[in-house]
Amino acid sequence: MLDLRLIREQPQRVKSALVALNTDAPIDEILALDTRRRALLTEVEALKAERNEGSKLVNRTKDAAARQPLIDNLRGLGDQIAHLDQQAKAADTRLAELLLTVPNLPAPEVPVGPDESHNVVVAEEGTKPSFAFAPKPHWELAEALGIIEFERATKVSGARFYALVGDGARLQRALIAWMLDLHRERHGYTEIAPPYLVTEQSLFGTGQLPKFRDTQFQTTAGDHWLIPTAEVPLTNLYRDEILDAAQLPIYHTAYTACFRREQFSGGRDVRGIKRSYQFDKVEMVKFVHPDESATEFRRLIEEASDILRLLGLPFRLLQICTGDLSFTAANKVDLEVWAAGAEEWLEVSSCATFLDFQARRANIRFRPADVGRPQFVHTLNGSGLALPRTVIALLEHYQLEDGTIAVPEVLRAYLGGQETIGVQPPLGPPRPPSA
RNA sequence: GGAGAGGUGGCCGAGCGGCUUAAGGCAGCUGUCUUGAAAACAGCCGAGGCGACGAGUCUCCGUGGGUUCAAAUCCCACCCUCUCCGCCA
Repeated sequence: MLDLRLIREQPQRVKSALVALNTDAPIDEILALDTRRRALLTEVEALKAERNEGSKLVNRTKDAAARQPLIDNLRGLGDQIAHLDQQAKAADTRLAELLLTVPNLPAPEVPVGPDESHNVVVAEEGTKPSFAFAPKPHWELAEALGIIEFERATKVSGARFYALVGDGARLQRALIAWMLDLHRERHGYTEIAPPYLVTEQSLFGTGQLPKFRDTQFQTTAGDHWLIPTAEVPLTNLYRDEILDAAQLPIYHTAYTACFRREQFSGGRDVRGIKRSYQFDKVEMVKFVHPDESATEFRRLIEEASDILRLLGLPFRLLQICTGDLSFTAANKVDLEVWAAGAEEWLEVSSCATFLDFQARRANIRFRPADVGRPQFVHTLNGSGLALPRTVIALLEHYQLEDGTIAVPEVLRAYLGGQETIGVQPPLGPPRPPSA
């Protein structure tokens, strides 16, 4: 949420930002409502002051006969106040609704561009592997090894689901444990195991609602929603709180499953595990002092990059342009890993700084050391990393000629020292004993 | 899900129609004292809106309605927490 004061005082700046974002928001309606609301408030508050004075006078007037006309007079005032209050509240409610639909403004350093074709590759690390054989895409490798089960998972849950099997499941679990340990030990994060079901209010807090209702899963019993990312429960952990300046920065990392209903991706990436309604992810979230958020943003990108460096996977950083910026982000850099089999770059992390946009929605503040008013914190988050695509890149990068997979050094301890992933025993009911 | 108790400022906790400008305490800040600190003492110390982040004024005691000239206080609904019971991984 933007500061209403900013919209009021610099409407042109906001409008031109919307042009750069290639989107629209009802700025003029907001300005009109704001003017109307303030006029109503001035009026009704004067009446309330009058009523408060009158009520005090009633209380001081002990004589019943003198008292009654005062009360009669105030009763009329009360009706006027109720009427104006109602109007002011209606304006206020509508204004708050509209304000929630205005996206964050892009940071000045974000390149202007209409869509994702104008994103900029700003760095590339690592070397793409060269194979002495024809490398395979992960779905072929996985099928041959028996580490991913597609058909049975579809039977269980429908399209866009899969199940990891045997060493496939263990590999993902190893990655999760290793990533969490890395963030905790090397990057100073506190690990959280948050709820996967959240209230609607939490989704408003981080900005998924009201705009992206269609891409969320909502429960039919009760009013819970499945989280699309751990960002939601982690950020809302401090909703409506005033933190001490000394508590900042706060770093949290969490592993969760994530649930996303991508309405318009039907038919895209149907093979493999690149896209599904449920996937696992390790997330990093930061709550920082506004003065530190630029530094923390760079650090966040480094922390996500560390994962890929240590796994030995080639990757690149993509600076997102204005037209491709998400609703809540002021700046965003994606990490893309090289999938050596399918030969494509896969987004495995999205690192974003929201400045005070989310904090304002979720009302997360801190008390500055120099005894001022509470201020909004800055929030940042990034994937560290999304599991399915990391698994894809790993399988394709470390595939050997015989179709088995070499386990990267850093993960071996998490797999009981195992150095390769080979063919798994077949799934299915036990064979009947041969007669 | 059932029964009971309760939700008050950063924290604890009183108040149960107008004397509340929400007592008192803790934490915090400032000052006195001290080489410094601690202790003691004195003062300050919730959030938000409107307004020029002035004067002033309004709102906020879980949330939303209602009664009243006037609501933290009375009424209704809901949410949450705790205790016990039921169910359950």
